[in-house]
Amino acid sequence: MKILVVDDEPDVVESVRIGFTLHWREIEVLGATSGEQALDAVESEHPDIVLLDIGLPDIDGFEVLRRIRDFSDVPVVMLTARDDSMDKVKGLELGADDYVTKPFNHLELMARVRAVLRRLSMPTPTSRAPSFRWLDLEVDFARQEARLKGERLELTPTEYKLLYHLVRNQGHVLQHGTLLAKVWGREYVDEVDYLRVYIRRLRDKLDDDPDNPHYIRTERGLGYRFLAPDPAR
Amino acid sequence: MKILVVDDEPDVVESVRIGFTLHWREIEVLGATSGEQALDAVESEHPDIVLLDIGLPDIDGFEVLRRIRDFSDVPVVMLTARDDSMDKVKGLELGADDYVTKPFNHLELMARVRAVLRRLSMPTPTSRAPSFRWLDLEVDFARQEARLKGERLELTPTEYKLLYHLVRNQGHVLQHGTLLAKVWGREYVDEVDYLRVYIRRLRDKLDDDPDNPHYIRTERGLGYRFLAPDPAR
DNA sequence: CGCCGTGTTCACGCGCTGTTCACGCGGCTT
DNA sequence: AAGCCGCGTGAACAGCGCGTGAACACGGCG
Repeated sequence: MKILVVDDEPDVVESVRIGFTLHWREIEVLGATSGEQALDAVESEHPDIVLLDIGLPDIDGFEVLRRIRDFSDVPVVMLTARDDSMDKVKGLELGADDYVTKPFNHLELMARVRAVLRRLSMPTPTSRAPSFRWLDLEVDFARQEARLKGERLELTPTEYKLLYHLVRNQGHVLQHGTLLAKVWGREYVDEVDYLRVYIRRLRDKLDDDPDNPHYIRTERGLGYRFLAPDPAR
Repeated sequence: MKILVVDDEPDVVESVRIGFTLHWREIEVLGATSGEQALDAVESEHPDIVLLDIGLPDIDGFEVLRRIRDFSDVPVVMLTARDDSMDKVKGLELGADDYVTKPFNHLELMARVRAVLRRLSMPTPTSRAPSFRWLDLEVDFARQEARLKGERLELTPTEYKLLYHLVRNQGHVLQHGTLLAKVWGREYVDEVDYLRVYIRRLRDKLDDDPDNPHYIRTERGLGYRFLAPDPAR
């Protein structure tokens, strides 16, 4: 288990580290004291969960969360000084998983962390295998595979990742930079070549015609969009 | 995090710079001592927030704010020597986000800045933007597309941007310069040709007759106005 | 050691889109 | 009434975004 604690006060990081290591064996506690550090750490260390303070020196905690969500689905628990319910709403809408007000005691914090991890690790055997269907395409998130007319598609890991993010944001434009960050990492934001090549390979395998697309539409000058049922009706 | 401080007194800029860099790591403080400099800096540097003095050598601070609002939604905190509530009203009506009277101490200033940033960090990224409907037209802000009678309109990015700003200000006249600044940037304020061409293309796609418009009305000598249901009746 | 799958890089060409310009009409000014 | 200005209209041009095809590097595996 690997936890990333983000707080501009090194003392907070230390105290969390001590608290966790005392009560939870086989845990690794990473620390970051700025937004940039946090983003780098999330990308390079792949922590299992992030505890994220809102008041950071460089980038606002909400912004950090938003940028994390550009390339990672790691669970995030927001930490904040005040019990501001507006903040809670903001955080949760941005994709936070829980919210803890400072000062907190470690037992409560650990309980929340465990709760979040438990909630997310639920294999969801009966509840919902969130596979996605649209026309002839079916994406099985649990198995990490896609089928076209029931036929399994042989996708490379990168191709699947690209399809996955497109599908998860169906109906919305994904801008070039966003897509590149999600699939290849934050430092690939300008490598538009990759997108051209991989979008093409995906369309080939999906049997999708760029001029009359059923799945992936090009948004010239912007990015790509996975088509969705018309919300107007 | 990038802050632009605008004040004709370089000392004020310096003192703010020192105050912020001491208490807030990973922050970049830009300075401007005139209104023109400020406008250029906002457009070229894209600061996260602007601290704007009212008394400037060339252009009045309120005027600077107005011009900034012609092409940018960057949060602005007004600085002023006097505690004049009229000024406050004026500033806020022009789109300022907060108001600090000089002399200020840095802790208060930083608190205000943080508050503004926190308050604004929510609305943009994931907020559920309501789609706009009027007659046969529907503009879906979240999906970045427009539909006419349920049929998707094929708009270029520029066309969409133009329509977007017109719709967002429905019922109000958008002057030529304002529209040009919002869509193309501040240095295009005099390129009225662009407007003529793009308004025409938009009207074509909207199936709108200039002589009997249902959507975009020409305000001769002024600009354009997106029609809105008359609230008077 | 050689083959194959995958990621990475590049060049080419078409069509879209932004940009520019000329013309004519209609209303307003003088 | 004449002329001017603002606007609509049509069209032409050029640059760029994107699709396309292909070649190469690299690592894993037989």
